Amino acid sequence: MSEIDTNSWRGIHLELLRRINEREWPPGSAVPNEADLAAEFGCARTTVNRAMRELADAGLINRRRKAGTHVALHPTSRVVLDIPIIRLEVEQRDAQWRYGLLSQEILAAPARITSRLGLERGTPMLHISSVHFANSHPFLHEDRWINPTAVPGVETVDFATVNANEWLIQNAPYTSGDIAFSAMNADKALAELLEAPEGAAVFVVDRITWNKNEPVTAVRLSYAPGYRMHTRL
Amino acid sequence: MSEIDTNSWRGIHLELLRRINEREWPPGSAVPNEADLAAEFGCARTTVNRAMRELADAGLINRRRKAGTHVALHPTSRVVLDIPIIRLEVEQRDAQWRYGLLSQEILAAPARITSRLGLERGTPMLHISSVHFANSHPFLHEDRWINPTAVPGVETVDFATVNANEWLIQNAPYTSGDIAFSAMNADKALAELLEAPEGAAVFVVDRITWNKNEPVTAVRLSYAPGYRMHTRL
DNA sequence: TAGTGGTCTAGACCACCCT
DNA sequence: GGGTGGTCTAGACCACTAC
Repeated sequence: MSEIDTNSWRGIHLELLRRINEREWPPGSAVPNEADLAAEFGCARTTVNRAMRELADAGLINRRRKAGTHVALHPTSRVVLDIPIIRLEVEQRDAQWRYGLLSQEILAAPARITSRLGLERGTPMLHISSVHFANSHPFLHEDRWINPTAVPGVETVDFATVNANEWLIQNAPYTSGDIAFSAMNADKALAELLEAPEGAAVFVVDRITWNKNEPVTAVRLSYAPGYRMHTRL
Repeated sequence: MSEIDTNSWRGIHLELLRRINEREWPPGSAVPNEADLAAEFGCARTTVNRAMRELADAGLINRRRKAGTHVALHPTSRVVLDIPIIRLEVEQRDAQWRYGLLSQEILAAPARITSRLGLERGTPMLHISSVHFANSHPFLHEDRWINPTAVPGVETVDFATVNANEWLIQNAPYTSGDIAFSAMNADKALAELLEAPEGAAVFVVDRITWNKNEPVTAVRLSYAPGYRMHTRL
């Protein structure tokens, strides 16, 4: 009915979205095949395919050859989080970023790190502890372990002048990774670093990256209380 | 050199990824244009376009007409989170799911809700408080406000037998939304509900959805301590 | 203004997999 | 076996925007 519908890829995408949202095609029901839709819209099948692929990527429909396309029964919402460099994250909040190195040394890595990375227990690794500030207030604590084998030359970097977060992104590519978000009570040491009361709820990001099955780095970011990670659906 | 490289869309995607990862094309550098790459790979420009679009979606390259394609300077890692129905989330952990309704009543919504939804202060809304259990242990507390105007018939639903999380997904479509993750200390009431000590760090998801600019629901999910939200990079 | 990516087409072949 | 989605092609026009 609506004449606003151009026969562009985006137009078709919106129209299909509408039919799903308004239960014209209820959850679980079959969607016409690409050829039929192309005929209905008077466009090439490729165009319909593009629109449908977008819906499939968003988890709204399921597609299988021969079985056809069906509206998802439980449309799990798919959220995309952009995790920028910490400096940019601070600056995006219109705050001034500052960085302070607490320690940088080669240590035998504790078991909780080596086991998750699949390294020998006690493997020597570069440990870096630092704090990022926003307008002179602690923003987060960065606790990082780097596998020197995977990042040649890292031992010679002075992480007092360059922050590890940024240096690694520029110099240590990764092919896969693993990320987890959780909440923790700040222990005494962390509370002091974040200038927060002991026991305060802290938003924690744990992240591990590999480069072709070789572990690169494991990092824990502990955000100062009040931090919110936000995005659109 | 590697002969594994078919001239499929995926093959090209991998090859471009390799050139970026191995700094053959360093951060900030210009990438050849689609026509040239198509000539190099001996394929249609469309195929190159598909591969490049994938890289752009992942945030690894930036593309602008006329300016061309460049390797991203600060490859912000893009994380995709699938947020399923709570029942499924519990069952995926091989736990038995159970649900308990605490209260369901029409109330004048507090300002912190109405202001975020863009509703008049004191608008009557349906408030639902409930707990989801995993193996008889509290899994999360669901604190939800529903705009009855946007969801006709919601007043007549008995949310003791159907849980709001699932019912809404099936019956209240949304076109856009807003989601935030944070950490909070459990107050006394929440701590009791979650069978956790007062002050325990709790992982919190705040979520608001709209249907064509009409607010549908605002919900806060407070997970029992120890919860981790996990995904791959 | 001209180079570049964005998109559409009509046709084709194929992989997958339900029946 | 056959229907369906996945993908590739060669060509075309256009929108955007750096220059």
